[in-house]
Amino acid sequence: MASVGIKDVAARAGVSVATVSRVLNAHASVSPAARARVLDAVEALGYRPNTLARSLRTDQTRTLGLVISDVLNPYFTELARSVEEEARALGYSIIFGNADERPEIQDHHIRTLLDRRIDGLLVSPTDGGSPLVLDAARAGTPMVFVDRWIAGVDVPVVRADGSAAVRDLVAHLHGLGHRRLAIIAGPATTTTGSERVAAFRDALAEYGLDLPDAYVGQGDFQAASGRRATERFLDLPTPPDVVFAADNLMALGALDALRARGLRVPDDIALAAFDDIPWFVHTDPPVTAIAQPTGELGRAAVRALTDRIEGRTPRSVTLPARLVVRRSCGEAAAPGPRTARKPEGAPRDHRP
Amino acid sequence: MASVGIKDVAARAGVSVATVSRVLNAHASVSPAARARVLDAVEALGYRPNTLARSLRTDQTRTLGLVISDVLNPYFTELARSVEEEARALGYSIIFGNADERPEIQDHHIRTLLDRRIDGLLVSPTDGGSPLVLDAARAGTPMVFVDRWIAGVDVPVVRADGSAAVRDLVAHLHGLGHRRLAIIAGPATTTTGSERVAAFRDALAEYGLDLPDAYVGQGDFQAASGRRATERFLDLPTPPDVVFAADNLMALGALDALRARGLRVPDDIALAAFDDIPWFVHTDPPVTAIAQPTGELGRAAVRALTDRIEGRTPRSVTLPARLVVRRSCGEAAAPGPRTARKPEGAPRDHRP
DNA sequence: AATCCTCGTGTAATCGATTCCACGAGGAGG
DNA sequence: CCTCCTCGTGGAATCGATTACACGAGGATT
Repeated sequence: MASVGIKDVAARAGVSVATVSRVLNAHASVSPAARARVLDAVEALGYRPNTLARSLRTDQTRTLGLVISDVLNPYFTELARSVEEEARALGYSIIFGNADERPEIQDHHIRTLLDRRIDGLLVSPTDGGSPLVLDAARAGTPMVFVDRWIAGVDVPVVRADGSAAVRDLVAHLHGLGHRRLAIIAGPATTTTGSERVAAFRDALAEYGLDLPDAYVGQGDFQAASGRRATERFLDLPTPPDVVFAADNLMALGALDALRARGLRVPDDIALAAFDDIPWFVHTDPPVTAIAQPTGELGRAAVRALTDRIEGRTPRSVTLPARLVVRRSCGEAAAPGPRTARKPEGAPRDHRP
Repeated sequence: MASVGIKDVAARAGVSVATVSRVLNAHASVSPAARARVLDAVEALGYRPNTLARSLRTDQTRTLGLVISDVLNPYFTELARSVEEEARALGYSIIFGNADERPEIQDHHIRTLLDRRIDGLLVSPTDGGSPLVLDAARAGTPMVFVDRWIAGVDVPVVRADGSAAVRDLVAHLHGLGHRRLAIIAGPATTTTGSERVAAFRDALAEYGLDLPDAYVGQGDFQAASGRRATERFLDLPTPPDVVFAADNLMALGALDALRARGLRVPDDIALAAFDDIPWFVHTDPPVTAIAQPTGELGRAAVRALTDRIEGRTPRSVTLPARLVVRRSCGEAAAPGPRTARKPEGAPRDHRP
């Protein structure tokens, strides 16, 4: 049970603990003979350094914290995967925290992470300005925001800019003859919650279209809220002819609501979503979505954070999102050969 | 920068570090006056104990490791979520590792976790018998297997038993007139890889049906392999009329392959999957699947592990999976009111 | 009034590493 | 042959907590 420590290695190799530590850390000079004996002892004893002790002494854990808003959301799942991958390549470990879109759980994880003395924190804030996050940032904890961010703190942000893609989407919808466009927004306290609505409204304005309050549903990025918002739209005197969900989970909820009413997409009503995921190829119908360069975002975020940790100057990064047209908004009017649609016969792999 | 330590608290409260530690840990007796002064000091200084130091001394981290096979798989994602939730309720933290179905990455995570001196390990082994896992188990690391397991070690297993549900599935398929049934298996090195094939074969036998080798596709639980296996089936002189994928990702791949060939489900070929996920309600067509009690599994696994850690006797748990019939295998022949199908008009929430 | 508990508290050892400093041996330079 | 470096090495302090042990004060017991 008593796991082997550096002392045991030292004893077996016939050297002091200092020497063992030196060979293990490729430090100063150690004679080839001693080094060999130490290495042998390490091997023979199956010695593994105690990370806790090491970190306590050196004051660095080579560990990064990642707090995401919702693990059940494929977008964040893919983000988490790329973050871990890049971190591992850079010699860091990742500890994840899942906030489940709940600020108090988010704070719980952040506190735990801080208590563990992680070297840096990657956050996609669930709310607009947790005092905990703000304090940590001001206290000097290396931090970078991914996807969502909080204004007013000097923390680099790595995110996708969807405005051009949203404009493309609106153009696409307008071209298909849709005029009454509604959106299911995320919480106004999150940047992605408000920005996507703003981008949508701006794009509509370019086509002389208005975005009435009744056409802005309030969601929370989870499926159930998408369902509720959609039902509300359908109960309106003049329901919209397009519903644009600000994330994939709410789009799923919208699909649920539409199916429950027996409505057909896109014939009765069109649907589009922010965030593209593999499943959207196979839904009935395949859904038109705005795809973020998720893997790139994750990698860039890790690089920014490690830059900050290792004394380099971190840069904020904004990458463009792009529109992926499928069938959920309707076909081009022309009865000829389908043109505007990207062929998806040889679907992309779900693994980069 | 120099974060506040127990010494600073002690100084401010005018007591010794021992007393501070005592109030923080609700230990022995401390006078109300001293306790109050300590608490004030903690508050004023914003003191947070250093987990590293504490764990080093006490030899326990109140942290559990969870190594899952693939984060991109919604099944594991849901499992991870329930595991974390239950662990949090029990006062433990979880550190996740994503093996990406690659044994070497799995081992990397296990090693890292062990180096961190986690109190226990939850593993869903990617391969049949990583020496690392075996050694750790034998060395006394508290461990429990979830979903998949490794034979020959005395480690509790928490999993779902799908055999009854597979039998139900075969009955359903047989009733629909299908006779040529194929399966896309997972790696034979995993228990879920081989067990599901065995259950399928047994169930077929009950109906006097055979499972020829050509109808056993070899997959690796990832989408691309489902696609490849399906293509191979379709190239057979007599292709199967049903494809049963042993997990949801391979089912996705199968759907891809079917769509690429222009085949219609279930008219041209039927499809079923192991693991039910919210998206299966919305695919084209909705897919018939075997649902595991994922949340229950996660919670049971955590309880088994904490039992082991805290000196109680852990129990293995096996929960039944159940068949969820949708449209991907065809409609019941009788033209009367649809009976066998569970109404899904008010779809379940994607959040328990 | 002497003795014995009990209670509250502080001193110091400890966990397992890293690292500063000192020291002895041996080679180079004078 | 003496001095001075350099190199390899060990001793011991340190990181920030927990906790065994000792000790003094005060109340209860006889």
